Amino acid sequence: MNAGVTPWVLHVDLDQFIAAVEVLRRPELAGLPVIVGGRGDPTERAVVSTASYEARALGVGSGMPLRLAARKAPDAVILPVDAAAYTAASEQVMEALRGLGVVVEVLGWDEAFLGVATDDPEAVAHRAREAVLDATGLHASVGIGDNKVRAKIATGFGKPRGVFRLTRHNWFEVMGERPTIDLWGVGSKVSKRLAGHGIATVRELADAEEAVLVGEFGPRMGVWYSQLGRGLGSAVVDDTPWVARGHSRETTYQHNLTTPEQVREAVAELASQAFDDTRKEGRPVVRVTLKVRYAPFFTQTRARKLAEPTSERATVVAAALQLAAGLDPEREVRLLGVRAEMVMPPDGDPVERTPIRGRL
DNA sequence: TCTGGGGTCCTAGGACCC
DNA sequence: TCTGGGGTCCTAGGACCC
Repeated sequence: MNAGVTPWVLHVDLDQFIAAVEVLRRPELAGLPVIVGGRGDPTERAVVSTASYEARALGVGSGMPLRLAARKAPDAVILPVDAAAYTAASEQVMEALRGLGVVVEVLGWDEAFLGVATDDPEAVAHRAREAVLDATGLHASVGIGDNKVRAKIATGFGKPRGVFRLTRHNWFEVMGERPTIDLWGVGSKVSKRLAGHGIATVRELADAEEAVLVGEFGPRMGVWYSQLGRGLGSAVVDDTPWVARGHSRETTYQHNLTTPEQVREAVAELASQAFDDTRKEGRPVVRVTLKVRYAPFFTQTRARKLAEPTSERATVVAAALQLAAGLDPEREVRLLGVRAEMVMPPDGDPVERTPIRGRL
């Protein structure tokens, strides 16, 4: 270890990952608007997973209903989601990054934090981009930060195929006048609640009284948002393998379910699938949650803790059916989901808890 | 335009106990 | 008659991320 070498956090993010993987195996699609979503059928209820830059230029974005995307980009190539292909490509990407001899914390299919001690983080960032490109043919952007929050946000300024550094030195210069929704972990609801307190920009959030934020959002989230405004956060990059806390299976029906019998059948099927997912982890189920979305758009969740952890399919399915028995038989069901939560591994939670949610 | 599917974590409020 | 204060556990629901 060289004395005086600085620790950095790098955030590597693949450019239009899913669309890029599809173009790799179909080179003739290069340069065309490509949309990946659902089963690739724009007449079905589904949303866009990723759009190529050419499709984005036509106004297509992630999360948009496929039907609408097809209308905006009538000449686009629409492909079904092929999760197995993206998982395989993702593993190649992460292997290439580990080959750099840095700590790699995987965030999802197309994202990772790198922990590295260096005096030239840009050089490492370019090496990371090249390593991924050489190994997979995929392009990435890299954010450099003095913590994870800043590294993550920096990546957006590097896209596409670029590198950007965001630290305590340029945080307010870069982010100060931007809206709070540009922060990682602030969405539309929270940004509106902040606006209700006269807080519209990142600088205003940084300057806000912590007590006001705690009053509005609670002891944990209030403190978290206050730190977020100042760009503060953990700089610990942890390569401990991710341990799932639970698994869920969810289906939006192309045609709403109208009878209790249809609902029971669907719940039993979903519960069985979620149970199978937990079996692969080898840990028992402690809690079952049923989620239902009635038409047109009303979501309800019901949960039940099991009397004791179970590895029996019949117990999990029975618990889900019991929850389903309380549903309104008069309303049409548009979506059902069953989640099975597992007990923590013997050593307890191995991963630092952070309000940034949604790790894969 | 009409809203997927897979995740995680936080908060409020009720029940219950001392 | 009105009703403490602290703690834990549990469920329902919300918010956000990829």
